[in-house]
Amino acid sequence: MLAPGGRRGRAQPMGTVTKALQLLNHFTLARPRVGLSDMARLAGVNKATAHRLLSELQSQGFVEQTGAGREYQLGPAILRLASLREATVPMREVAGIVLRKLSDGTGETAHLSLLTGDMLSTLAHASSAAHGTRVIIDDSEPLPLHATASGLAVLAFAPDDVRAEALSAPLPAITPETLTDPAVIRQRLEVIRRTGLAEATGGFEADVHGIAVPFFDATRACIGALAVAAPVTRITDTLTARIRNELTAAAREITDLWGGFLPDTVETAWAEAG
Amino acid sequence: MLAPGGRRGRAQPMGTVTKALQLLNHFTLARPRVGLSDMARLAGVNKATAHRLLSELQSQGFVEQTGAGREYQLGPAILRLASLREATVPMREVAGIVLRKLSDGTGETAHLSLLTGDMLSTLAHASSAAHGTRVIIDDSEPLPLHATASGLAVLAFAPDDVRAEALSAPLPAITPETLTDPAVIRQRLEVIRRTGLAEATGGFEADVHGIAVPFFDATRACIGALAVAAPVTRITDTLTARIRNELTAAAREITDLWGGFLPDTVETAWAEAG
DNA sequence: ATAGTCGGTTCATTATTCGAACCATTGGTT
DNA sequence: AACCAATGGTTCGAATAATGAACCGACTAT
Repeated sequence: MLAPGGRRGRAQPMGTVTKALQLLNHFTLARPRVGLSDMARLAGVNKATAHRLLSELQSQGFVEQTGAGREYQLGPAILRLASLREATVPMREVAGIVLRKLSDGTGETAHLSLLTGDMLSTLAHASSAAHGTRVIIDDSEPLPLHATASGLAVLAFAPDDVRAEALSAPLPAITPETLTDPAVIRQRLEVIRRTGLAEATGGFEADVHGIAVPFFDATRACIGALAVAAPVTRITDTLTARIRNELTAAAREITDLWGGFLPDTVETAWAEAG
Repeated sequence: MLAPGGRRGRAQPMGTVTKALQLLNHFTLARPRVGLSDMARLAGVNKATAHRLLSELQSQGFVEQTGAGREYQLGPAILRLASLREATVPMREVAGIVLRKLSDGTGETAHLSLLTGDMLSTLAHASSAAHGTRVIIDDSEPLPLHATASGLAVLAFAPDDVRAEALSAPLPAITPETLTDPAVIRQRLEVIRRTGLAEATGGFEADVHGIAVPFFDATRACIGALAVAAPVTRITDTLTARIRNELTAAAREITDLWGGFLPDTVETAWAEAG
C-alpha cells in the first residue's frame, strides 16, 4: 500500500537520531501519552522501528512508560537537562525582562519564540494587565511556521532549505483563515523581507492579530521572532504603530543582549519604517 | 557473526540514538560549552561520529553552537519539552509539597531524585531555615549511584542489570571517603535491602551525611529515592531516628500520590524499624 | 616554517537499522 | 464460545546508515 498523499520531500537522508528525536514532538498537551502503534502511525515509521527508538529514548530517561496501558510519555531526564540549560544559558531570564517591558509598553501579550529544528517553540511570554481580555500563550505548544506572524517572520529570513521544507508539506488549515497556499505565502514573505515586520490575523487562533519581527544570532542567521499578539477588536492604526516601534526596539535589545547582529537589510527596513 | 577479541560485559550493543543522547550528559555546570574534539574525547568516539551526532542533535534544537569558537551547548528544544513534561506530568510540583514537609519536619535539606537511564537526577529539593548552615543541592548535577545515600538506595532495589552496569565501570572516588570497591558496596546493598534505608557519609561531598529511602512505581520497580542530607556535625542518634521516620512516611506518601506500590519486603522492613 | 591545535569532511568497510510477518494479550461483538 | 480487530512486543534476512582513518584549511604558538 502506498503512502497517502504522495511522497515526502526527502531532501536529506535523515539519520536515526533525528527520527528518534522527532518522536518526542508527537507528545502534546492534548495527547500527553501515546501508545506504540499510535506513535508508529504518527511518525510514519514501522512499529518495530518505533519500538526500538522508544526503547532507546526510554533507556536514557527521555520517555517513560505509564504503568497502565504501557503508553509512553515524556521522561524526567528532560527536566534535568532543561535545568542545566537554563543555569548555563539563561536566555529565558533575559527574555523575560525584555518581554515584560514590551507587554507593559503595548498593553498586550508579548512572546519570544525560537526556531528549534523545523518548529518554532516559545521560550517565554509576558502579558499586560491593561485589559480584561488578553491573548493567552502556552509555552509548550509549538507554533506553525506558516500560520503565525512569528512563523512568517522567521520563514522570511530563514535559510532557503528551511523555507523550502516548511512550505513543501501540505499546509494544514488551523483556522478557516489560515493561509495554506505556498505561492500566496511566498508573496507575503517578500513583503516581510522588505519591511522587516510580519503581521497575521486569525491564522492560528481566531480573533487574534499578531505582529512579529525576526531576530538574529552572531552569524546574522535568523534564530527566532519576537511578537505581540492582541485581540483583533483592539487593533487600530495607532496601536499597530506603537507595537511596531516597541517591537523593533525590543528586537534590537535582545539581539544585542545575546550577542547577535542585525543584517543590513533589516536594519535599513526598520530605519525607513521607523 | 561473532567479533573476535575480548569484549566488554556489554549486554546490549548500544544503539546510535543512545550514543547521541549520552553526549548531552557531558555538558555540566562546570563545562557548559564543549568543543567538537573535546566531546569526541569525553565520549570516547571518533571525531567524525561526534560531529554527525552533534549535527543531528543541533538540527532538532537539542544543542546549538555559540557564535565564537563554534563550541556546542545545550539547545532550546529541551526547554519546550521540559515545559510540556511538567504541564502533563506534574511530578515536580507534587514532589515539592512532600519535600517542603520533609525539610520542615527534619530541619534539614531534603531532595528527591529519579533514576534516568544510568544516572540519578534530582527532580526537586527543599531546605529548611532552621539552621545557619545547610546542605546545598543543585538540581542539574547528576548524583553518582555508588557515592550517595540516594544512589545506594536505588542500587539496592534496582534490577540486576542496572546494578551490574553501575558497579562494573571503575568507580571514581569523588572524595577520599568514597567507597570504590564493588564488593564492599554490594555488602552494604545487602544491608540496605534488609532495612529499606540507606546511609552514607562524605562519599560525595565531604562533611555531608545522607539518609535515603527508595520509592517505587506501579509495577513495584524502584524509580528513585527520597533523601535528607545534613552536615555531619549535626548528626545525632535522635536526629537520624526522626529523619528515618519522616523519610519513610514521605516515601509512602509520594509512592501513593504517584500511583506506585511498595514491595512487601520494603513494607515489612520499614514496619520493623518503625 | 614548523608543529600542534581546532572544526569539519571524505569514503570504503561493515555493523546497524529496517520492516514484513509473526507472537501473545486484550476487549468488544456476535 | 468463537471470532475479530485491536494492542504491545519480537524475529531475522536484506538493505541501509553508521563508522573511523586519513585528510583539509584555518589558526596559534614557537
